[in-house]
Amino acid sequence: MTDADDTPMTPPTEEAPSSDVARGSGVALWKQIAERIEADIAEGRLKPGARLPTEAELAERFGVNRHTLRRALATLTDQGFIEATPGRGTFVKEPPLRYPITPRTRFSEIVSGEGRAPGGRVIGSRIEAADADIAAALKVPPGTEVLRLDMLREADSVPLTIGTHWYIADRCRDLDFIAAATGSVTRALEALGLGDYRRLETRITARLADEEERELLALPPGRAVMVVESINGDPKRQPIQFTRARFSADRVQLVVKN
Amino acid sequence: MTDADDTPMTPPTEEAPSSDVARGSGVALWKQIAERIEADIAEGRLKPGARLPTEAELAERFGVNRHTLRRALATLTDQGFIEATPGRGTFVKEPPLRYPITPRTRFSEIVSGEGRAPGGRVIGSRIEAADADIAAALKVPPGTEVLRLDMLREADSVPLTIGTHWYIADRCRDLDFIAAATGSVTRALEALGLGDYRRLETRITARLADEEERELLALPPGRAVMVVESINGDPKRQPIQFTRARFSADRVQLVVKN
DNA sequence: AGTTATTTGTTCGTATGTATC
DNA sequence: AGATACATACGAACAAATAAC
Repeated sequence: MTDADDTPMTPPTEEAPSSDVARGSGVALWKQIAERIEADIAEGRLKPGARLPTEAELAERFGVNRHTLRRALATLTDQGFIEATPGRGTFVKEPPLRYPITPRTRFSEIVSGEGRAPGGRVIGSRIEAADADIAAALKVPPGTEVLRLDMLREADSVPLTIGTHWYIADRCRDLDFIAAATGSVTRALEALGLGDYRRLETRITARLADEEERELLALPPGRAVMVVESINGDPKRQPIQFTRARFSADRVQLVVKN
Repeated sequence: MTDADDTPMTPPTEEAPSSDVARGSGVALWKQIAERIEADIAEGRLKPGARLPTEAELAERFGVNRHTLRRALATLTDQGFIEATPGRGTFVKEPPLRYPITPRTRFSEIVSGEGRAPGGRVIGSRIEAADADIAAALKVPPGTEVLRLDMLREADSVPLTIGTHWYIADRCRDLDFIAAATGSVTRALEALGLGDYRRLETRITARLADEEERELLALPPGRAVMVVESINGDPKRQPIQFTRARFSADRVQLVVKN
C-alpha cells in the first residue's frame, strides 16, 4: 500500500567533486546515482552523443560496486536517456526530434524549425494501380492509376523517415520528374498548382523495422518504426495525396497539440 | 509486352470447385492467389481470427507449388491481412481498434464506441516523488509528491494498453482507493470534482515491448508498443494529470483528425 | 515429462519466359 | 541475334515451433 513517507529530503552536497553518494540516507544508492547522471544530462554537463566513462570507472568514482552502478544505468536506459552497446561503451542518447502533427505539416519546415538541416533523396517512383487502401483514402475506384513516390528524408544527414506518397496520376503528370529535379515534393506540387495541401486524417501504428527499413534508416536490428498514414487534401478537403511514412521511433517523437 | 498470345489457354482440367488460377494470362500466379484471398477477407468469407487451410492444402487447392502459394501469403502478410505462426497455422488478422486522439479522449467511451466491451484492472498504485519529466509536464517542482496509478485496459477481454497515470498528490487524496473501488479513473476523478479534464498535448513514440509489457499485454516476443504520453488539464488548461500509456501496436491504431 | 505429428520457415537446386543491353 | 539479368514456378529436403497425446 502507499504510505506518504517521512524520508528526509537529502541535502544537495554539491560542493563535492562529483562522487559522494549518501549512504544510509533512506534513498537507494543506485537511485541517487541515476538522478545525478540524469541531472548531468538535463543540465548539459553530459551532451547528447557523449560517451560515459566505463562502468568500472564510474563505479569507482561513486565508490560503489559495479552492480550498484549498473542498476543505475539500467533505469537510465529504459527511461531513454542513455544507450549501451557491448564493446563500444555507454552513450548519451540524442533527444528525439519533436515532429508535430498538425493540419499543415511539412517535413522541411519542421526540421528547420528544430534547428537542423533537412535533406533527402528520391528512392524511386512509378505508376501503379491503386489497391483497396489507397483507393479508399484518395476516394477513387480501386485500380485507378496512381503515381507512387518513395523518399528518404533526413535531418543533419541522419535518416529520419521513409515516405511513400501516392498521387492521383492524371492530376499530377511529371510530378516525379520535377520532384527529382528540385528535391522537394512540396516545391514540385507547387509547380503543379497543388501546393496548398493540408492533413485531413492521420493514422499511427508501429512495428519492428524490417530489413529494408533498417538499411535505409541505418538502424540496428530490433528497432521499431512508427507507421504514419496521412490523407492530405486541398483547401476544399478533396484528397489529393496519401502518404505512408515510416519514422525511426528512436529518432522522432510525434506530437499532437490539442 | 503482354501480347494476346496464341499459347493455348490451359484448359481448366481442374474441374475442382473454387480453384482455377489462369496460367499464362500475363498475371503471375501468386498475384492472382493473393488477390483471391484478399477478396475473401474483404468480403467476409474469411472472418478476422479465422484460420486459413495449411499451406500444403492451399497449394494443392490452387494447383500450384507450395513456393508459389507462399509468395502469395508473403504479400498478404506484409500488407497486414494475415499472420502466420510456425506450428499453429495462418490466421486472418483482427483489424486494429481505431483510437482517436482528441482533446476529450476517454478509453471506455472509445472502446464502447467501436462496439466492444471495455474492461481493465488496477495493477498498482503508490505515492512517489516526481522526476524531471513528470514535474515538467505537471508544472510542479521536481520531487513534489505525486500519486502514481498503473492500469491495464482491455476491450472484449483482450488487453490493449498499460497506462501509468500521475496526479498531483494533494489535489487528489484517496483517488487510488476510489478508482480501485469503482474500476474507473474517470469516475473516481469525477467523485473528486476533477472529472472534466482535457488533453493538452500528446507525444507519441514507439519501441520494442519489454518482457513485463509482453506479459501484461499477452504479446509474443518481437512486438512493438506505442508509448503515448499525454498531459491532461482542467478547463483552464491547468495540468492535473500526466499519463504514459503503452499500447499494443498490433491491436491499436491511433487516429488524429485534423 | 517426453514423444510424435502437424505446420510454418529456410535452403538448396532446376527450369523457363521476358525484358534489356 | 546473342548475352545477360530478373522474375516466376516447381521439387525436395530439413529446421524449428507448436499442439496433442
